[in-house]
Amino acid sequence: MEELKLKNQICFPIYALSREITQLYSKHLGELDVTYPQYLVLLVLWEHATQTVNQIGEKLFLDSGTLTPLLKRMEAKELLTRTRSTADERVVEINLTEKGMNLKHTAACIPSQIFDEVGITSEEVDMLRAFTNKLFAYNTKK
Amino acid sequence: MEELKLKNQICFPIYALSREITQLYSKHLGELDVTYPQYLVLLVLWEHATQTVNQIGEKLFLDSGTLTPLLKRMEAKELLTRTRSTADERVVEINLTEKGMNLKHTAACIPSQIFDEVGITSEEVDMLRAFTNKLFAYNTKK
DNA sequence: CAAAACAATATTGTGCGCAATATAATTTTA
DNA sequence: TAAAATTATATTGCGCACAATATTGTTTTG
Repeated sequence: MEELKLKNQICFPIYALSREITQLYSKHLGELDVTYPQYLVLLVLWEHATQTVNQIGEKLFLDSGTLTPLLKRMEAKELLTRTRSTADERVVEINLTEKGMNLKHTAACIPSQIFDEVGITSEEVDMLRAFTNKLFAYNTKK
Repeated sequence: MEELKLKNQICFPIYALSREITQLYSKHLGELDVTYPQYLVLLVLWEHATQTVNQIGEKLFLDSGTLTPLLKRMEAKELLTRTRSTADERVVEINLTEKGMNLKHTAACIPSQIFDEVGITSEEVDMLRAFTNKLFAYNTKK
């Protein structure tokens, strides 16, 4: 059964590569004292001042089961604040602290460093993003 | 800082896609009662009769911290056996049980089912394969 | 307006993933 | 050949992921 051989798997390389990338980033993120998923949350918050847990989850495709404890760890590191909205008390608003905002300067060079190291073309990035969108579109409707 | 915007991230789509794949596979693997990482171990063992923990780890890029408990769970499900080698007592040899081998027939159709469902074209498979080979070749050498 | 439906976040439980360390067996080497 | 180095697996501890469920607050509806 040729289709079950590991070398013919198309999804396994993505799975393995994803973990390699997380490790690659971890080396660079060590000095910021954040993990890769925490770094992704910082990316969202550097771009959008105030975000609810839901809004972060939609952008990163993560649910509250992952985000709630992750955000609490970032709050403990004083990178962000978690505040119940007064307008709607179901909502928790996430805001960066001064410390969290300042990490942006240190982090700015990381993507280009990794981009250079790995050497991906913009065509490959576009292809990958289109492919990701296709899978997500399928999965959210079913 | 344009390079820190989420939409310009290179590695985030790979990270998101990897999780997406695991979820897609999970739906199909439910009837086999195995997880995606456990399915990858099955792929290795369907292809290579007897494997040590090390050999599986080299093929899947996983270490004993991940594999030992995972293999114990698969042993508990009676999919495989874990036996200390008599020749070298440091080594644990993994062998499929009859039950583990028989899952191959049920699993054979899964990859093509997923491609069909999501509507992945052969062009996309080729692009994706070229892309992952490129990045993975880079990442494993350094 | 009270009950039902809905929405946002939290909690629980399970299974990875991996760094760091431990343990035990084997091989190398002084 | 005894000590040192190496190898193979196991253990520990922490941080995701995610399904399932609970909790609390808001909106809808009969």
